[in-house]
Amino acid sequence: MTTEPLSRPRIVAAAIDLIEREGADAVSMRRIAAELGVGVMSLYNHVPNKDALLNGVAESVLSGIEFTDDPDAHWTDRVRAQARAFRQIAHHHPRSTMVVVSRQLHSHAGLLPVERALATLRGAGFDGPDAVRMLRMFIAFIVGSLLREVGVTPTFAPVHSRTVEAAVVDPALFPEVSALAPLLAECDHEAEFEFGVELLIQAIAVHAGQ
Amino acid sequence: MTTEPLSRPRIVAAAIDLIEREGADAVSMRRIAAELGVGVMSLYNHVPNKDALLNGVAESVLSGIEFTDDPDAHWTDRVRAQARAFRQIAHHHPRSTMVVVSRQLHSHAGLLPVERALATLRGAGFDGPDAVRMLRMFIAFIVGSLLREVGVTPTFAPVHSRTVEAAVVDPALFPEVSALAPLLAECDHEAEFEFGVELLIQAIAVHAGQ
DNA sequence: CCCTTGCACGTACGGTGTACGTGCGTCAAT
DNA sequence: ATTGACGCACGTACACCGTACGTGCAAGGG
Repeated sequence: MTTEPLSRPRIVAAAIDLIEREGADAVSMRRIAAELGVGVMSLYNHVPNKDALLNGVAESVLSGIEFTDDPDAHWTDRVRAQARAFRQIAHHHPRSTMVVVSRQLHSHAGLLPVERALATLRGAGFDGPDAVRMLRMFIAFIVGSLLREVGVTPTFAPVHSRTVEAAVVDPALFPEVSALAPLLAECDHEAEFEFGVELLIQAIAVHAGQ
Repeated sequence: MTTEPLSRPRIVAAAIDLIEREGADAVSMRRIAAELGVGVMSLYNHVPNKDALLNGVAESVLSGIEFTDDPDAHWTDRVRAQARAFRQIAHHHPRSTMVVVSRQLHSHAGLLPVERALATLRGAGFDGPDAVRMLRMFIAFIVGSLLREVGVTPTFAPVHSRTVEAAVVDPALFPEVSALAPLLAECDHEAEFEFGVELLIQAIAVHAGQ
């Protein structure tokens, strides 16, 4: 058993690990302490409280995404790349996603994606107010998409229907839903995301100087 | 003191009231019981557990929104109207919004909006797969927008800056963010929402038969 | 009449975040 | 070398949480 000296990064890492293994509800100071083989109150020597710890989790996850931005590429490609980079969160840290998006970070890790996105949009020819508008539009879409992908928001699949029991929806009351039930039941998150990003890029392109 | 006989609707109503007054974190079975002037365990005669109670909250809020749908109107107007109807949640029950969007309801209240949206999109000429895609796109945007509006997701305002202290962002590290700080600090949620809805409608219109 | 049923209620258990006090190891100043 | 301060791991304690379980009372049907 390595007796490495307990530090904020180690605590945050343990928290992320625990969240990914057992979900955000499993996180408690006692549980994390046990995971680290340490007394509960020892954590408070490195982290002021649980809320700050979760901020650390969000920051750590966010700074772990690969944000390779090529300033010479066409702005549409840069937007695509940045949107996809954000979606990495849902892939690499699915159960932490809600923690990440529900916390406002004023740190380097939190501001960097915003800075890049604004730079890209300004480079595309948008003025300040338009750039902010477009950014907010993208953020709303991305947040909504990620929350669906990681399951905090519904997919409208009729839950996990074993075999072909399908939905129990009344075709008389909900004709469209029951007719489209097979389509609603499955959701290719990557395809949906890509489709949305393309749609948005195409839509805002007409607003720019083209 | 009215000794009205304690029922599931009364409990749900008390929960919603409490959430709106003090936030979702303030909700506990004990607190709700106290609010109703009743013993804690009495609640369990009408509600199986807290989770089911929150489902009741979501359902109640959702069924409270006014879904006036005019089947004769142009589909773009119907989409607009439905999007706005959904946004009523953020207005009428802001603190309950997260509870509503984070729960999948297979009840009448939960399926009705989906049914209407699909009917509208099918009426606009989309085939099944496209209708589902467009619906998911809209839902992602709306969920993201509402969560920003009710404050669970960040606005990127540099928090509540008293007076003119503005942001503490380093202009050298984040030139765009600091230059656009005044724009990022304020967010007209209604305007942003309307802008997004128009953009989406316009974007998907080119996909339909026009 | 009795007896079932419904429901309000109290108690109790295992969990939570964290305030506070205690003791030990290391390092600086005397 | 002695002493003092300080950092940090830890245990105890408190208030609160969800809820399993048992008890008692009032109403209604046989």
